[in-house]
Amino acid sequence: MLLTKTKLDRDQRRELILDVAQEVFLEEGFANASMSVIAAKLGGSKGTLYNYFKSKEDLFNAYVERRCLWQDEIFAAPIGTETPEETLRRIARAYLKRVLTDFNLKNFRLITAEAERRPEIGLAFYNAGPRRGAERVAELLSGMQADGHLDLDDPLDAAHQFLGLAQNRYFKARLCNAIPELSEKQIEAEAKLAAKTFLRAFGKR
Amino acid sequence: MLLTKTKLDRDQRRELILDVAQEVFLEEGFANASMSVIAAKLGGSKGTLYNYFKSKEDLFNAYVERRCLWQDEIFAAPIGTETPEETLRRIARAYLKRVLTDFNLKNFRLITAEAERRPEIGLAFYNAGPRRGAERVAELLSGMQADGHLDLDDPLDAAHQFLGLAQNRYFKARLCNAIPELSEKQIEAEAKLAAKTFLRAFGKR
DNA sequence: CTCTTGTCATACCGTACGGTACGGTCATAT
DNA sequence: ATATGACCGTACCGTACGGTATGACAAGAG
Repeated sequence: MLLTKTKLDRDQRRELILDVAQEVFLEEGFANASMSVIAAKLGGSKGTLYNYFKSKEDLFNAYVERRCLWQDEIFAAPIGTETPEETLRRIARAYLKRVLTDFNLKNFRLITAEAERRPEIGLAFYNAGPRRGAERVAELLSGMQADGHLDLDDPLDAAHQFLGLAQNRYFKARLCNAIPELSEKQIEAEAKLAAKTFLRAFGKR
Repeated sequence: MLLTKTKLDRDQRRELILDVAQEVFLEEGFANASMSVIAAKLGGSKGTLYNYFKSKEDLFNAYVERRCLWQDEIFAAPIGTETPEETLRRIARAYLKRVLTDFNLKNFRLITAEAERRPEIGLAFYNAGPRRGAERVAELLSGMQADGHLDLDDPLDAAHQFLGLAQNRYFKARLCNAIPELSEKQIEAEAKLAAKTFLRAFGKR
């Protein structure tokens, strides 16, 4: 059958285009990214590119949409044998490891820069990313509270505060490109510090 | 005298150009800002503009330099009659009020977006801004500890954590343009929450 | 075989930009 | 009065971009 065959190829190629577009957008920013070089990197022609996406904005929207589907489990539930401190450290470590990545920061700069002119893009990203993340952490903290390990007023408030404790020192610095990617040791130290302070405030004594 | 007169005018005009350039850069971003519209907004000509700054990059560098000189006293020292909680709330309130401003966020997006390609810009900004701010807070916390109000391991760690507690929930959201400017009430609530948690962790009992 | 469909390559259009050049104007210093 | 120097307005250059059009080629369908 022709229809199904070409249909399949079309979706595959679309993904491939988005892969290349992502690369270029992250490296150059939206304004500086060029449809011509995207087509060239594809090994294809601009005609084909415009066959799949009707404009540069359209392509960028598709990129953002795909990026916002990202939702995986950095925040795994606590394991039975873990102490509360271990659980918090593990969460903070996984979170920092993800969020301070070069890739993640490039994406973040790209989105925020474009959110200036197009708030709906920033909103979609925020809801799928930071907002969802904080809610997930709140769920975990709720569980820990139910187990009698924590003494929280409001789990969501506490989740935001915990993430703030964990990331504040390095997130801005990394966003400003003022420091290179962190070592495992640095991440571990920061995660430890965040967990310690959080438990000093909210741990059941 | 001709020399001093023209010299004075030159500095004034330079500042005026930078004012206009700032406006355009913040509104359009570096890539989208146009030297022609800057000249037009000046009421002057491109020739004059290029008489003062030899290129768009040069103009942008001058803008960043001027912005990075920013250093004032959001973080005033504690007043004699204040309780520790009041001091912390006042600091957090002043900090949030400044950092969550539309203006500040536009500047932040602009700098970080450009820091991608030119790390020295991001570094200069980070050192003059977030870094310096955290150090200032650390000094204040040190003073409070000397007065017997706090029990800290490391004042700088604590300062980063305190600022993290205060800003994490709203900073990213504002950066993504996902929420509008905060009301006084919201800022007050967040400052209160941060101070409360901080004292739960580090307050002398 | 022919016809269709999607792709490639390339040339092209209009536009906008950064930056330069030039001629005219106006105020001031001598 | 005249010369100097800064400014304005505008036209211009080269370049690069987003986007379109065209023609050729390859592969699968009838």
